[in-house]
Amino acid sequence: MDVTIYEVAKRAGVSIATVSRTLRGTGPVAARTREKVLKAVKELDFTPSRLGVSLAEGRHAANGVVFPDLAGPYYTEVLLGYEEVASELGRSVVILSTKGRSKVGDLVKDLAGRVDGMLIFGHAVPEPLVAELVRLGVRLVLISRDPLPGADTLRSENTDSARALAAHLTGHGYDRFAFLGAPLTSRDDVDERWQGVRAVLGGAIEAVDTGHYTVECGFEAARKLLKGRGRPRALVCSDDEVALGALLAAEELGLDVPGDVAVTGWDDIMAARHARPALTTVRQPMRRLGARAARALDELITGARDTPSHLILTTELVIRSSCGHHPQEVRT
Amino acid sequence: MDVTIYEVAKRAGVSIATVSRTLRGTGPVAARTREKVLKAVKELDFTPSRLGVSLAEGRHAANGVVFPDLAGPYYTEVLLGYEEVASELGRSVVILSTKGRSKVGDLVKDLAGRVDGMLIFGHAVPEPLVAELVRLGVRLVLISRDPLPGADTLRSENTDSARALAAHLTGHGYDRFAFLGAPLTSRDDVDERWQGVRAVLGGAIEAVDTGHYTVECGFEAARKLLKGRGRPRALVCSDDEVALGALLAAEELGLDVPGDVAVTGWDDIMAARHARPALTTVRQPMRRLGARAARALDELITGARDTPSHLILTTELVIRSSCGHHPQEVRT
DNA sequence: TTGTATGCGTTATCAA
DNA sequence: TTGATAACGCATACAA
Repeated sequence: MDVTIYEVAKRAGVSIATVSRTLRGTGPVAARTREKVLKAVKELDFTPSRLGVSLAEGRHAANGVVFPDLAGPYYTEVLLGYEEVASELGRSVVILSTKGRSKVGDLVKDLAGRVDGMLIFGHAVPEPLVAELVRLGVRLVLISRDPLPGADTLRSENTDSARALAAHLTGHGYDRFAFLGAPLTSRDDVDERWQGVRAVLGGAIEAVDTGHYTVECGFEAARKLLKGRGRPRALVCSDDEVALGALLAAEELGLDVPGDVAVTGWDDIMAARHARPALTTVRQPMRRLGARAARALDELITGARDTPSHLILTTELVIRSSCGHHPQEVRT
Repeated sequence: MDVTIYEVAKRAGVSIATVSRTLRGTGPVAARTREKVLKAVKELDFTPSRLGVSLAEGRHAANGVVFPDLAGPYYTEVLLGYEEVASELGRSVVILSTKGRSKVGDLVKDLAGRVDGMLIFGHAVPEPLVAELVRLGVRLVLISRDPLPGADTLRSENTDSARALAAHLTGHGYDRFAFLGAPLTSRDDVDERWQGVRAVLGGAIEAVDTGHYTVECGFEAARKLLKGRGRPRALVCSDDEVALGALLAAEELGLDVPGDVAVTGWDDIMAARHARPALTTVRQPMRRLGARAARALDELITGARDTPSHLILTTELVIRSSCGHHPQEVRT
């Protein structure tokens, strides 16, 4: 890890330019010369310094990714798709978690100095910082954020899926609903889901804030809601983890799901399939989100595309047993 | 992102050395000079190039991490603990997934050129490659691998926990057992668990290979096992995901858990608590594993320690309802 | 076909 | 207290 191109050149009896050309195939090299060089390279076990290469090339060959937290399967899956494609494209992936960090701005800017572009999840970083990054010319792909000049955006569809979900629930004959996990900000994923169900259910659904999108918060909120009088007939949860918490609350209160109260989630994480009853949810194409982000970033970096792209991937309604009884049930 | 130290120096009317000293506090600078420099830095929005700094400093200020796949909560949690501490120590984290990759050797060696040291999970990379990395002088922390000269190793305790788990199961009065998820290699985590339960259960337990450690594989293996005559009274699974698959198989066969067959897992992933029945398992301190790995690596890199460390973290037996009936049940 | 020399953006040594 | 200047390791015009 510390033999340089100079040592190789000396050993092969050539100049460093020739060594470089040989290794990169970037210019003519006589067959005999190439032999000598490769021999020296082998003998010295030479690997070009990434730092040297990057400095000379003026690129890092690395992508960044910024997420709030990696807890929960959603971010993990997206990250996996991202890393896979980035690796295919010859780029490393540098990660940064912002959850509970004090100087997010500094961290993100430091990251920007290490990569050729980065993927930023939802609200992992505050709005002004995103704007500053755009101003600095950082190549950016934003997931689950509204279109922004100077950056690509990418998300999966929310509103229509939420409508479809709501329609399915009304099909079960339910009348009173609650939406668990109020939107963090207007115009985020959860807000779109809320708007979607609301368009169908109107005044029959109320929004309930859970604080965070976790099992615990879902549990607390659902317990309070289900203990009160006039409890809702169905709980539409902003994501699967909140829904899992709701299932636990129902169980603790001795309520049958879906007999006494129906529950739905969002994302289709692994635990959704293994919950009892199995969770009806909306499946996001998480890996594909990540993969697409990596390709979009590559286009931005290589200059293959200069106009921002704003993509929306489709989702899939996954009906299981937590939302109500179905004639012939299918295990998904 | 492309203003250099030269432009700052020119604007402030000083030399680049003075700019560097001012910014790093690495030498005396007159108060008045410092003012001028900082002013220029602010006006130009100068940030030192990471590449330049790294090249001059001779370090990347970055850690690598190599895992087989990020699917499942285990790797994610460890990674999170790792990234958190690395960030505290001022180091970025570069990730590499080896699952399904063809040229793992090249990828890992490329990674080695981007970082000051790396964490490698279990069998994410083949033995000879690890040896080569050691030979190349790469600072290494290995998780769940046997001690090796020239690298730190780190794992959580397996054998004793497995014994305790087995003892608990015998306490339920069970007589015939199966271990689902045969060890991949001798001397890995799963093998230690196997040895542990075997030490207690002796010939009463048989090992069953599941191929991979996934829900699907656990499901298939358990179904075959539970359908046959003389089915085991308890399934000890190598990890929680296999156990979740076993639960599904039991349900499909109309078997009651734990009434007809008991099931246990390992790791205590989120889904374990939400499975029905809730899964008895052994909790690994996943975040702490990652955090410890980051600190160990830092010690290796800074030279604070030169003798390899081999650490084993303790686990916790988590008794829930899938292993049998308990007098006063506690929801964990 | 090969070599020389310069640039990439810092840090740090040594003089002044 | 400050400034030249030599690394750091490579890529690549430009010459030869």
